Amino acid sequence: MGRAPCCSKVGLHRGPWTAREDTLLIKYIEAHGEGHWRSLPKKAGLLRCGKSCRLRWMNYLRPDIKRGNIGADEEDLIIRLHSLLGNRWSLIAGRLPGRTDNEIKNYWNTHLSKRFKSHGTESNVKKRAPRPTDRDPKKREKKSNGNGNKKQKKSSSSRGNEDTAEIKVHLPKAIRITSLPISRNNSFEYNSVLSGSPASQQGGVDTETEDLQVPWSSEIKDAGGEGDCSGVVINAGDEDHDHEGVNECESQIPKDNMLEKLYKEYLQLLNPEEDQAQLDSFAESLWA
DNA sequence: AATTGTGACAACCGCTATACT
DNA sequence: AAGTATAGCGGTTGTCACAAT
Repeated sequence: MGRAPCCSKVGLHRGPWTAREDTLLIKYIEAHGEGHWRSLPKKAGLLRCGKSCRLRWMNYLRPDIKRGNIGADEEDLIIRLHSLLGNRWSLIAGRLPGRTDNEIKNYWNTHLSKRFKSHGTESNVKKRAPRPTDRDPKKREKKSNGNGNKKQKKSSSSRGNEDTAEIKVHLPKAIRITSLPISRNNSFEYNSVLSGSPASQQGGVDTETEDLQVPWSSEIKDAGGEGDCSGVVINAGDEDHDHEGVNECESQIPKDNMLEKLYKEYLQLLNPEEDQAQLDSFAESLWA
């Protein structure tokens, strides 16, 4: 299937976004809404490719984005979900209100992966098949004249690790999902629910997620059940990370802790007793 | 004070899936 | 049915700030 490049790269601005560009993009989207990324830059007066605009909006400019300060509970959930889902960043992000896949991916790569690497407990990461055409000379060239060999290429966290997870996770074929019944486009007020004010987008994130009136909280309730999570130990042996209770059975979960509940829902599905068909159907529903 | 190394994260890239014509 | 546009994903790279030497 031939596909034209998303933009002709000639004459387009690249690299970090300026405040002015941000403003232009925000104003345009406020006026016209999201979508039509290809034509957006031109209409908005931006010398950027549509893809770049989309990324900027999705990851940094959307009003419901939380920035910085990933809390202990969020970190915990990231670790656990990663152990279940692998590098499905968007899926993980979908379970962390206000967080983006890129942010979680970066957080994992910079903060968490080392931890697990050093303990040899890297979770069950589903890796993409190697790409046939990758990282061509063009790039290398670019790299070598930019900042020079400023630093060694960092080894990317999820690459080249032997999967040593203790649990085998059923990983259905990755398909595009809307991770929650919430469109990212619509304005479900995470920001108002979670953070109360735009100010909280700058750090000072309230990681207390209890009692959130989020659309899916009822789902979690309904999912209910107190799985015994027998035999499921995740990320065991990591002493230096500050959240014990990685073994779910040992942790006292506040009844109203939404994130914990959510995770329990996953855990139940990893119960070895669980019927594979049931697991499959859950997977289907998850991706659907 | 200058240089080098490292961590963090924003941004880019190539790819696939889906929707549309 | 086939081609194209668009959206979205995950891997990778570039750049900056700061620490160490």
